[in-house]
Amino acid sequence: MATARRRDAAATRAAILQAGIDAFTRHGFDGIGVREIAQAAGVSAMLVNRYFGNKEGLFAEVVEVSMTDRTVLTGDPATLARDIAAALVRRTAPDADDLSPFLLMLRSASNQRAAEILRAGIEKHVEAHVYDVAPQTRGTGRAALVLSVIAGFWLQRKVIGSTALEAADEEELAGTLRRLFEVLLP
Amino acid sequence: MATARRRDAAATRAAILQAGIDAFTRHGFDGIGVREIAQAAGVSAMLVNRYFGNKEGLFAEVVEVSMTDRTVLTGDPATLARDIAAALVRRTAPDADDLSPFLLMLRSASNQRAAEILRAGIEKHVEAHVYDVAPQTRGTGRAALVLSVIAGFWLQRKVIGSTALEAADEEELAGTLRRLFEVLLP
DNA sequence: GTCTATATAATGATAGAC
DNA sequence: GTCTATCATTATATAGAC
Repeated sequence: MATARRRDAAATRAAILQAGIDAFTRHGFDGIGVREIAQAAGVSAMLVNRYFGNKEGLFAEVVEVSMTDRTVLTGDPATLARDIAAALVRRTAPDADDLSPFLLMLRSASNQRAAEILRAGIEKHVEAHVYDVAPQTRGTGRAALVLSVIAGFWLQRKVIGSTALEAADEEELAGTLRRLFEVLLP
Repeated sequence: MATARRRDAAATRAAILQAGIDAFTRHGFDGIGVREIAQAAGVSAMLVNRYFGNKEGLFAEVVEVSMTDRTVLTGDPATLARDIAAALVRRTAPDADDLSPFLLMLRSASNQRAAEILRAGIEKHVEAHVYDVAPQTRGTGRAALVLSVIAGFWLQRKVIGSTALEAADEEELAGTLRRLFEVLLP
């Protein structure tokens, strides 16, 4: 980021972390190098290892920060299925440029070490949040299925770029997704 | 493969292609090198480029072959939702070692060029097959949603390795998935 | 038809200067 | 606290021998 001051450890660290969130979400763990992340943060590549140990350490912290931001799953039980469906359609719209933790997961899951870090982060933060807003899903596997549907839709619409989902009527899409979430969150 | 004869172009080509299917499905486009694929096929790395142009050319042919094999979506309209759910749970079981085209997609989608090849293959073969067995989904986006749910479930259970989905009761899982597909394939 | 050897470029990580 | 310079490794792709 632009505001990284020289000789300010905290600001430099924060700039690298933010650049890491952006880069890993857009390109995946294997799709970006530490040099490019450092350049985006306005520092030399060496400082990535200085502050985060190595590339994997930076990724772990990126996952931790990204997964704690909550924007898709809202808290009103009465309208939960509809709200999730609406947010999902909106945030995956063709012109949306959204740095979602689901994108971070989808684009880094092919790397085995990254997948393990992601699994831990998802279970600790995202899945746990589903249990908070929908306690009835505990022990049923349905919370994990909610995340499966969200991830699968994000994959097809924004990573693969399905033309059927780009062309589909957004209201009809949201309506169908709502019915899926109503099955999972009764 | 072991049966690649020396000085047999067709057999060598086939051996490389099969090794490519295996390697790209297990490790993704960025997670494997042409050296390793050639070694698994019992030939030198040079022959990959000789027969397929380059790594991307081999990947394109791997996608083409993988996507034409049909094993998840069966053809009986009356039991379609139930059959897809059952096959999905069975083929993603913790001890299953399944070289699914969905795994190929999930592990290679982070690469932009691979994603474009995958999108074309999915729309040409897999999505088209959904239209064959469920013509009523045409133009609704629901065929693409079926693929989203399948891909999302495969991701969480076999790529990420969700402990909730590994521990979940398989009959309950199949039942819930069946209800999802019944929403999408009425 | 297939090989070995190599060109070229990029990667993650480290050493040591300032 | 941050840099430049560099190491060791790996990648794809190609040249030329047999």
